[in-house]
Amino acid sequence: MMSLTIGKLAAAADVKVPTIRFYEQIGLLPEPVRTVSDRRAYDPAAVRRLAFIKHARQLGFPIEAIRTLLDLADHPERSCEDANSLAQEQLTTVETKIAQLEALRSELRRMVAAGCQGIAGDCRVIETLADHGLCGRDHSVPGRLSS
Amino acid sequence: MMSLTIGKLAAAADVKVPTIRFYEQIGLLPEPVRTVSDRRAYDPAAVRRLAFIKHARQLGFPIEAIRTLLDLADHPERSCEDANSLAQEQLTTVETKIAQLEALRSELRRMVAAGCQGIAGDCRVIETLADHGLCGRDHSVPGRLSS
DNA sequence: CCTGCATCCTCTAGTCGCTAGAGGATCAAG
DNA sequence: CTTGATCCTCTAGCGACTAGAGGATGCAGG
Repeated sequence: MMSLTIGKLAAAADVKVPTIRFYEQIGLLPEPVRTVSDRRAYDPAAVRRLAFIKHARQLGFPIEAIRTLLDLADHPERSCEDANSLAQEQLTTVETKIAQLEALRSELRRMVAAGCQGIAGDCRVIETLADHGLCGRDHSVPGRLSS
Repeated sequence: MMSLTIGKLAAAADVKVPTIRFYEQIGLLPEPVRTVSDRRAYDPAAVRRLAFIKHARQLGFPIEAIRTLLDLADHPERSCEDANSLAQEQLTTVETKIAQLEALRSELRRMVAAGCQGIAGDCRVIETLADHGLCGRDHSVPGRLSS
């Protein structure tokens, strides 16, 4: 019965302690056994599950998608259709976001390049913000990438 | 005394009505005059101010930065140093984020390309998520772009 | 054995930038 | 005069945590 404290688990998966409690609360991680003094005692498998979650989060998958993905990982006999489509969806999301950010980047570059040293009244940054007509109109902020 | 209702203002700046009330609440927009029946009555200048805010938000500037930027726009005699550095900062943020997303994109592409038709047990998507060692280790999700 | 500090526990509230909805008043067109 | 759109305030919710209060426990050194 080699079990881990929440702190050890956190260190092992490089995740913060409160995050683990949070994942438990929302049902991504199962409730672990408790010691007599009510501390969480994890078995080593928890490290892999948590690492899975962490990796998926790093890739930007939303929690709900991760729930599905974990479920699939827990039931290897099911069809992996969902996993494929979630990955495809996430790829599309990321690609869209990159495109939008590239548009922002180019306008910001123009603003910064035109940067001024004087007073706000003559500032190109302020001016650009004040008049959208001054710039390529095709940017808009990406929706959040689930993070 | 050509004044606008909140709805007209919203339409004019292409922003939602509750968003305007929200901006007022946090002090980005000044409290407008009220009619006898307690409705907000905006003067046309409000459209420009709101458009300024909208544009800055589209570029990903956080509210606090916009506060500074608006302040500068209101006081054209001040130095625009802050505007320049905020823009530079924002550019850096966006560039960092693009780089991170590009790393995500390439891993997601690999996952999707290896996509499987079978059961979850053999699924490369699941497998990749389970074992971070299988992929280039250099991605991590961008912090939010104040979006 | 004792001290002291690290770690653990639960709970609540805060982050960011809105968005949604309840419950009600008012306006404008037909 | 009625109907439906718009307005008002207020509260709560989103996602994915993060921070902090206030207290209990565990562990290592002296």
